[in-house]
Amino acid sequence: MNQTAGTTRIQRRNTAAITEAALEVFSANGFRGATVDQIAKAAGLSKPNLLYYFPSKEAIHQHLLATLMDTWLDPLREMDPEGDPLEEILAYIRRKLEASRDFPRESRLFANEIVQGAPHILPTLEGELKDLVDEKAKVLSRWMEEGRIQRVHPYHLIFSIWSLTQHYADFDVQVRAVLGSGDTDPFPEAEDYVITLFTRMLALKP
Amino acid sequence: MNQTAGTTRIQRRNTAAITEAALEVFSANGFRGATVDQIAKAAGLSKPNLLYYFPSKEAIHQHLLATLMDTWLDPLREMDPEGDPLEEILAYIRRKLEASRDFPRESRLFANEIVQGAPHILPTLEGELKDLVDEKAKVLSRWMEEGRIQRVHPYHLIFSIWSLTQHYADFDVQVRAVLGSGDTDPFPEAEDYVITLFTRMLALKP
DNA sequence: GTCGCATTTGACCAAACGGTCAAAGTCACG
DNA sequence: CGTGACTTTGACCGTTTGGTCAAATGCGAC
Repeated sequence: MNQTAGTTRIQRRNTAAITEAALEVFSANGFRGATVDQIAKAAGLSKPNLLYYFPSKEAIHQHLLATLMDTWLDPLREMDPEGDPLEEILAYIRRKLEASRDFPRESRLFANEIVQGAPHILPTLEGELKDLVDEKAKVLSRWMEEGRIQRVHPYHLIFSIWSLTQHYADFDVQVRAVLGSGDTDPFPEAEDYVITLFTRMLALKP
Repeated sequence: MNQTAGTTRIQRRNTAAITEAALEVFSANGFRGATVDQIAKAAGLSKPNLLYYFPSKEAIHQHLLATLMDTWLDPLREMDPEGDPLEEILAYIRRKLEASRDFPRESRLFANEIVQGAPHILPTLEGELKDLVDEKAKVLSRWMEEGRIQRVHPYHLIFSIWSLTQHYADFDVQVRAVLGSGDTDPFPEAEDYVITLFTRMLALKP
């Protein structure tokens, strides 16, 4: 019934269970691949009961994407224009890598959405996301002009951070298949590697 | 009826039309999101006629993945153990970037498959793909031991090449949304950036 | 031209799907 | 403990989907 966080105890519990279950199912199967029954079962509810809290499958998906967008952008928002350039960039990378490790389902949900042409969130990409990136790209450009990091294309710098960090969440299966040994955690190695990569690219060599 | 390339003229024409149409539809909508009717229509056939050539939707998908896997691995196969290390690696990166530009649908098809846990091609990843990467990682390691490029984790080096190059195919919508101006081709800039990135990481600084 | 085989099609089916609805059950609160 | 609002459910509906089938059509070799 109520799209936002419920006001009663039961509403809160059930909307939470639904969003959790929907995240699980959508991220593993994509929007079309997920069924309302599947989500309802995972949430411990009957299908009509689930549809009592959200008007449609589409609405659950939209709600998830909208909620997650902030989680997704926050690490970049935290990059401080007044901090030390290289430190700020490396800290941003570490935050993104943490996000990939701790919220892989969220990452895969976005990946699914974008790979298929972002049918549900294109406006957000062209609005909120673009605005934030424009702002931070200016900061990066300034740091480069001030000679505090090496000069590279600021937008592609951000793209490369996204692609490298999210790869370990989105393509997790492939990474583990290639590394063998499904038990070993690839993230510590990944962090070393990625930090080295960006340090060598951006640090000044006098 | 016949999964492999048909033997008659009509068989060849129709199987080709089906695989082309299926690539288009599967890459844009994912496996579950694609419908047989959609593929049939895109191929200019009726649904029963399409199912005369392939026994099921699943079979078309499998056939596509199997065919594309080679296209996907060839750029890495071409990396020559006897060539100049940095040149070979940069040439590999250029080939992968070309592949992302020229075959974005193939890239998205794989991305869809892997993000959702690689349900259809996990064995191939653990077999053929892992074997090839193991072999090439040894070459990279040798180059590093010989002091001809800088020392980094060879597997993550390969992962980073994959993630950076495929990002421009798989997340094309996002890249264009952030850059604005849907008309400009981001690939020339991307190539400059990525080549710079890996050169600075790998080249020796005496 | 005609015969055998390949190809194509309209009609059809069962299952799965997203969603509705009226009725039943449950909770909070005076 | 009763009442009104909130919650839950089984039965149901129309549509979409993957796939089947028998019949019709087209094609090429003789």
